[in-house]
Amino acid sequence: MELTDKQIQIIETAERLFAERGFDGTSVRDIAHEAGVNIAMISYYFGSKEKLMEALLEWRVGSIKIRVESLIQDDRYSPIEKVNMLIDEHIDRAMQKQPFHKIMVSVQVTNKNPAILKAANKVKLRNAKVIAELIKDGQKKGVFKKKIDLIFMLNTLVGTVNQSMMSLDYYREFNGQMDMPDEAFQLTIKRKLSIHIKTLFKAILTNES
Amino acid sequence: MELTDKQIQIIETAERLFAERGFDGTSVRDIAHEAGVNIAMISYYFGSKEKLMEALLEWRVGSIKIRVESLIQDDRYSPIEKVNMLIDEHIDRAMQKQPFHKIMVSVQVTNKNPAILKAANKVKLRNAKVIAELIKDGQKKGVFKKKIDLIFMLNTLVGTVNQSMMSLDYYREFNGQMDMPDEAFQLTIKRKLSIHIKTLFKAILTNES
Amino acid sequence: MELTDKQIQIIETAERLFAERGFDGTSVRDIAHEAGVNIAMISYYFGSKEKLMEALLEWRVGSIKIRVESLIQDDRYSPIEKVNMLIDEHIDRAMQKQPFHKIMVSVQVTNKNPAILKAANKVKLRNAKVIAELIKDGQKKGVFKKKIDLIFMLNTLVGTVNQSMMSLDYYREFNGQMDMPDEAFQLTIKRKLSIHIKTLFKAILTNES
Amino acid sequence: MELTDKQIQIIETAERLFAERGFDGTSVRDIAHEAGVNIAMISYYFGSKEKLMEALLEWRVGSIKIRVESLIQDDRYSPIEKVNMLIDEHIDRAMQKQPFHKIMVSVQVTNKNPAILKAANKVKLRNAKVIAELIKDGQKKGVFKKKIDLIFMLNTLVGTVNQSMMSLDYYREFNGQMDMPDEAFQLTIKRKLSIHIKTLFKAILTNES
DNA sequence: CATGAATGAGTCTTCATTCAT
DNA sequence: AATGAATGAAGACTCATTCAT
Repeated sequence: MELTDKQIQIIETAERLFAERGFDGTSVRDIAHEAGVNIAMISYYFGSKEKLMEALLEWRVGSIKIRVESLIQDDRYSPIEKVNMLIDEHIDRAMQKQPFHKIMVSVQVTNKNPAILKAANKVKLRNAKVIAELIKDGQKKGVFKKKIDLIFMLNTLVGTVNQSMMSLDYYREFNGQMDMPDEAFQLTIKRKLSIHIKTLFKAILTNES
Repeated sequence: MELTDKQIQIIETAERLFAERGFDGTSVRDIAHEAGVNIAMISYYFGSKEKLMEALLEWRVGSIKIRVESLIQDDRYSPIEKVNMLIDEHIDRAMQKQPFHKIMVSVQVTNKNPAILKAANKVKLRNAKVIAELIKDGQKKGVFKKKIDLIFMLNTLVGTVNQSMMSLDYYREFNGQMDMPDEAFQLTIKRKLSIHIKTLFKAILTNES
Repeated sequence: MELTDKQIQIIETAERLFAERGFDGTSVRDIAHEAGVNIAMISYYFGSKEKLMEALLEWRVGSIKIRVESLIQDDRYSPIEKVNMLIDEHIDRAMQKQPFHKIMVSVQVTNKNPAILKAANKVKLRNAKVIAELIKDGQKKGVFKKKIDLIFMLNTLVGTVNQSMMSLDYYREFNGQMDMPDEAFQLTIKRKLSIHIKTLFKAILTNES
Repeated sequence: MELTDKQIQIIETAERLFAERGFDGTSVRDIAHEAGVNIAMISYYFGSKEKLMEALLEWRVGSIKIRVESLIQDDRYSPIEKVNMLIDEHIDRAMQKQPFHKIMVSVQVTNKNPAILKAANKVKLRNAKVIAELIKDGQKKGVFKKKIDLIFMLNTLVGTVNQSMMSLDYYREFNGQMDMPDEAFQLTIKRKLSIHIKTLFKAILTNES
C-alpha cells in the first residue's frame, strides 16, 4: 500500500496522540487538527479511525521485519553476538519510536479490537520464529543451554524495555537526574539497559555455573 | 476513606471494565449497568469518572503496602530468600489481580491524567524504597553484588510479569496449550515465571562466576 | 407501552415532519427543535430515529384496530351498510390523519427498512382478514358476488383515497376552488369521495346487471 | 435537451435507486458508484442532485405524452374502447417502469421540492385535459354518464395501480404465490388489474342500471 | 472534457454530568 | 440518601459540492 505525504502526516500525528492519550482518548478531530488537515480526510483516506490504527501498525511494522531477518542471517557473527545485537537493536528502536511501542503496549493490554490484536500478534509470532532459529543454532553449536523458554525470554526483553520506557520520568526523579539534557539521559539509559539485559540473557542462555 | 458495599461493588466493576476496555473505552453507563446501580450514583459517590479511577487505585494499593513491608522486615529469612519470596508474591498478585495490573500498565503508558500517574508513582516509589533496604542488607552481608541498579531490576520483574500476563493467550497458542484448563494453565505459568525470574535475579544480584 | 406527554409531543412532531419531508429528509435536529425538546431526547426516549418511526407506527395503529373490528361485528347493519360505513370510516381517518397516511405510503413505496415495512404489512393483513369475514358474510347472504378479489378491492379503496389526499392542491386548482375555505373544501372532498368509492364498490361487490 | 449515453446511464441508475431508497436515502456516491462513473460527474453533468431528479422526470415524461395523445385521437375506436386501451396502457407502463412510478408517488407524497412537484403536476394536468376531451366525446355520443368527476376517476386508476404495484410482495404472500416465477406473476397481476379497473370504470362512466 | 482530491456542513448517536424530587 | 429525567458537548462519520489539474 502506497502512502501519500499527507497520509503519512496523518499517521505520524495519530501515532503520537494515540501514544499520549490512548486510542479512545484521541478524537479524530484532534488528529486532524494537529495534522493540519480537514476532519473528513481521516475517513476519506483511511475509512475510519480503526482503519487508521491498522494502517499505522502496518506502516511501522513493515519497516521492522526486514532488518531483523537480515541481521539474523548474517554469518559473520556468533549466536551470542547476534543475540546481543538483537538486544541493542530492540532498545534502539524502542527508544527512538517510543510512541509506536507505547501503542503496541496499549493494544495488548486493552485487547478490545481483535483485528488490531491479531495484527500485533502476527508481528510477534514472526519475530519469535526468526529468533527461535537463532536459539536453535546456538544450541546446536553448544553455546546455549538446552532448555530455554523463548517466549519468557522475549517477554523479559520487551517487558523490561517497555517498563523502562514508560517510566523514564520516574527513573529520572528517583536518581535525581532531572537536570540532565534529554539526549544525554536517553544515551545513558540505553547504555545501562543494554548492559542490564545482556547480563540477564547471558544467565538464561548460557551454562556458566 | 471508608467505602460502603455499594461503592466497592462499583469499584470492582470499574476495575474489570477499565482493564478490559481501557478508561476511555468504558462508559459510566456501562459501569453502572454492570454493577446494577443507578447511572447517577458514580458521580454521586465519587464525584466523577476520574475520581472513581483514583479511588480504585487507592483502594487496591492500600491493601498491598502492608504485606510487602511486613515480609521484608521478617528476620527469619535470608536476603536471597526474601527476594525470592518477593518475586513469588508479585507473580501471585499480578496473576490474581490481573485487571488491576492491566490498569496500572494503562495508567503508565497513557500518562494523560497527572493526578493518577502521580498516585501510581507514589506506590512504586514506596515499594522501591523498601526493597532498596533489602538490597543494602544483602550487600552488607556480602551476598549481593555492590553495583545493582534497583529500578532496572524492578523494571525487569514488573515488565516481564506484565508482558507475560498481557500475552497469555499468545503464549498458549504458541505452545499449543489451547485445551489446557484455565486453572492448570495459570499454575504452570506461575511456576515457570517464578523459575525464570529467579534465574534472572540471581544473575543480577549475586557474584557467581 | 406507555407514552409520556413529551414522548407523544415528539411523535406527533415527527409524524408531521416525516409526512412533509420524508424519513430521510427529516433530521432529528429538526424534530427536536420543532418539538421544543433537547436533541438527545430522541435517542434517550426511543433509542434511535428508526425506533422513533416504529413507535410512531405502533402508536397510530394501536388506536385503529379496535374501531374497525367493533364496527364489523355490529349486528345491526347489513353487509352492504357495513362496507359503506367502512369506506366512510377510512375516508374520515385518512383526511383527518393525513400525515400518518402519507407516511404509510412512503413506507410502502420506499421499502428500505424491513422492520417498518413488516409492521405496516401486519396492519394491512389484520384489516384484510377482518374485511374478508365481512365479504364472506355478504356472499353467504347472497348479496355479494361470488368472485371478489379482496386485495384489489382494498387497493382501490386505499389507493383512491391516498391519491386524492396527495393531490388535494392539484384538485383544487383543476376545479378552480382555490378560494374555498379549507374546512369547506375538505368536507366537499370527503362527500364526493364517499359517493365515488361507494359507486365503485357496488360495482365490484353486487350483481346488478 | 440532448442526453449523452453516460448521462442516460446515470439517470437510469438514479431512477432505480431513488425508487428503492427514496431521494434523500440515495447518495450521489451510490449513484455514481453503481453507474460506474466518477462522483464529480453528477454535479458536472446535471449541476446538482436535485437537477438530476428534474432531468430524470423530464426524460421519462417526454416519452409518455406522445403515446397518450395519439391513442386518443385515433378515430377507429369507440370512447369505451379508448378508455379501456388507456387503462391497459397505464397498467403496462406502470408495471414496466415501476421505479419511475414509485418516484412519482414519492414526489407527490413528499412535496418538498416545489419545482419537482410542479413538473409532476404539469404532466398530470396535460393528461387530464386530453382525457377530458375523450370523456366529453363519450358524453356527446350518449354512451357516458353526464356527471363524471374526472379527477376522482383518474385518482382511482392511478391510485389503484400504484397501490397494487407497491404491495406486490404483500399480494403474493397473501395469496400464497411466493413460488410463482416473477414474469408469470406480473402477467397475472396485469390481467386481473385490467379486468378490475375496467369494471370500476364501466360503473363510473356508463348508465347500466 | 473529465476527475481525484479535498472540504465545510451536516448526519445520528453517545457521553459524563446535573438537578429537581 | 438516592434517582429518573434531562441536557450541552462531543463523538465518529457521510454528505453534496467544488476546484485545480
